[in-house]
Amino acid sequence: MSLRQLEYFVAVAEEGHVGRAARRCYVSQPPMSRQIRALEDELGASLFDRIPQGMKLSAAGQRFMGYARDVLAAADRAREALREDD
Amino acid sequence: MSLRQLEYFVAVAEEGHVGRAARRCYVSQPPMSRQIRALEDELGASLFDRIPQGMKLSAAGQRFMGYARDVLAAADRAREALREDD
DNA sequence: AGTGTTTACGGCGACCGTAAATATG
DNA sequence: CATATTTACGGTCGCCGTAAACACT
Repeated sequence: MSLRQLEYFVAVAEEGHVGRAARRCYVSQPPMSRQIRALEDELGASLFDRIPQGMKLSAAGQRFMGYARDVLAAADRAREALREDD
Repeated sequence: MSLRQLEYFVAVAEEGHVGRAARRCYVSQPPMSRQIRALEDELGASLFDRIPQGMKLSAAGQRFMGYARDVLAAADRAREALREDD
């Protein structure tokens, strides 16, 4: 589980499309798709339901979302903690 | 900034030695040393004072520590959030 | 000399992007 | 056939570990 995977997960969940999420993260679809798959494999849970229109959060995905955002927010706070050196 | 770098950072801070931290994390010293350096470079702050006996947290490092632990704790909670599928 | 960190360097593995394949309406 | 995700695949970049170098007492 990497911070990048969590960023991708949140992007896909918010956009509902791998394609749009990929553009938003300045990456092409295949890496985005692979990272999501790798995250699901590692966690042993499918986070999305694949539907023809894109991807929709599964029940497990919805439960995971809040925790993923917490990690990313904590990481942002950590980075900013060192910017207070002015 | 990666989760692994934060784990290494906490390990070095707690052990006070790159060598001991490396053994604790089942890695050799050079990767440990490089990851710490890379983290410092990215954050633009030196997190440790290099002393002959090892490494000691700098003022910035002490300030960073709490935030680093928060990120790792949040990551653990995220992982466990999906284990409740029994 | 001995304890510690860091740099060189060869080799393996991860990851990206283009393009092709697969699936659904 | 249009839109979506996924797999193949070639190439690059990162990262590891051994060994050597460097710093301090």
